[in-house]
Amino acid sequence: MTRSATTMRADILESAARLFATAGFRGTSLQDIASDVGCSKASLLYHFTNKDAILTELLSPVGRELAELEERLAGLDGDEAVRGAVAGLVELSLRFRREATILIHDLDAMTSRPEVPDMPDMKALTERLVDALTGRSGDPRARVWGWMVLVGVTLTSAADLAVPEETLRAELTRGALRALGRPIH
Amino acid sequence: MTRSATTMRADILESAARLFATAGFRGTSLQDIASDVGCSKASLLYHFTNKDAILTELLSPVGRELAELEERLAGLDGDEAVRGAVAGLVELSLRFRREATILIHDLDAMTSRPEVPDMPDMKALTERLVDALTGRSGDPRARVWGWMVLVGVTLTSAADLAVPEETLRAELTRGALRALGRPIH
DNA sequence: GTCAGAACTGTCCGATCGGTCAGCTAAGGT
DNA sequence: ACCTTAGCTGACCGATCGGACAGTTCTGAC
Repeated sequence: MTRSATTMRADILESAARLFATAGFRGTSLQDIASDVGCSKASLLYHFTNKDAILTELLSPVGRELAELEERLAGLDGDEAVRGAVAGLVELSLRFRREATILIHDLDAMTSRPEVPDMPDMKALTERLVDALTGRSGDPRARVWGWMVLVGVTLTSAADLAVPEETLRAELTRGALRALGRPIH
Repeated sequence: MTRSATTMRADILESAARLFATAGFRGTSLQDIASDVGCSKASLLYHFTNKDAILTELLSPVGRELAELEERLAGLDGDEAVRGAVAGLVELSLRFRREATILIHDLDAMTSRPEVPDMPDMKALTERLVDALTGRSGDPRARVWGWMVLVGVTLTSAADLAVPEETLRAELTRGALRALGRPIH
C-alpha cells in the first residue's frame, strides 16, 4: 500500500503532533511515530530530512500566525491594543492547542529554533511572562504576550478535559483582561 | 580524595538540581551530573540506587512543605484562606525556585511519582490550574493552587534574571490576589 | 508491456543511555 | 601493623536512540 506523498506527510505530522503533545519531543522516538503512522522508521526519514524537521514543520504555522497577529496589532494602541491582543492570542491558543502544548513541554529544546520561519524566540517570550507577572514592564503589550504562555500552559491540561470550547474562550479572555487590570466593561 | 558520604550526597544533589533545572530531567544524563560533580558515573549509583532516586530526594522537601502548608491552611476559610494560601505559595516558590522549575519542566514525567513522600499529584495540580484560569471551580482554594503553577513557571525564567527577591515577592503576591479578584485592600 | 522515478523498507551503524560488577584505595578502629 | 569497611572507579552490558543506505515495490506516463 503506497500512499500519496502529501497524504503520508500529513499522516506523519498528525501522529507526531499527538505524540509530541503527550510524551514530549524528547520522549517520542522515531519508532514511536512510525508505529503510530503504520510505516517504517526509514519511511519517516524519506519524507522528512530528520526528526527536527518534523517538529519544525509542525510548528511553522504557529509562527506564521503569530507574526501576522503582531503585524495586525501594530496599528493599534492603548486599550484597543490590549483587548485585540488578548482576543487574538486566546483564539490562536484555541486553534493550536497541541502546538502550544508541545512548545511549553520542551521549552529548553525550543529556545533556539531559527530554522522555523517566524518562530517566536521562546526565551524572549518567557521574559515577557516574567514582566507580565511581576509588573516590571510598563508596556501593556509585553504583559499580553506573557499571558499567552499561561494560556498555553492551561490548554496543556484543558485539552484532556471536557471543557467546552466556548467556555474556554470566554473565561480565558475574562481572566486575562482581569489579570491585566482591564476588566470587561 | 575521598569525601564523606554526607558531603558527597549533598554535592550530587546540588549539581543534579542545577542541571535538571536548566536541561530538564530527561535532558540530563548521569554522565553530565558526574562530570559536574567531579566523580565517576558509577559513584553516583553508589550513593543513589538509580537516577530517579536522585530526583526523588531532590523534590521530597517540596512535597513535605506543601503538605505542611495545606495543613496550616485547613483551619482557615474565606478571605483569610485565600490570602494565606497566596502568601504561603509565593514564599514556597521563592524558597524552592529550582525545584519548581524542575517540576514544571518535565511535567509528564512527574505526573505519577508515588515514591516521593507527600509529593503533590501534578495531574491534580494542573487540573486545579485549569479550574483557576477558566473559573470553572467555585472553590477559591482550587484557584489559589492553580496560581501556584503559574508562579512556578514565572520563576522558571525569573531565576535567570536579576529581579530582586523583595520585588518578586511583592509583585507576585499582588498579581495573584488581583487575578483572584481579591485586590490588596 | 516497458520503464523511470516516487514511495517505501530491512538492515546496519556509531553514539549514548541507565545500570551492574569486580576490584582498587584510603581511612579508622583495634 | 593489621584488617575491615566505606568510598570510589574502569570496564562492561543490553537497550535504544537518530540516522544512513542499498535495495525492493508500486504507480503512472508512454
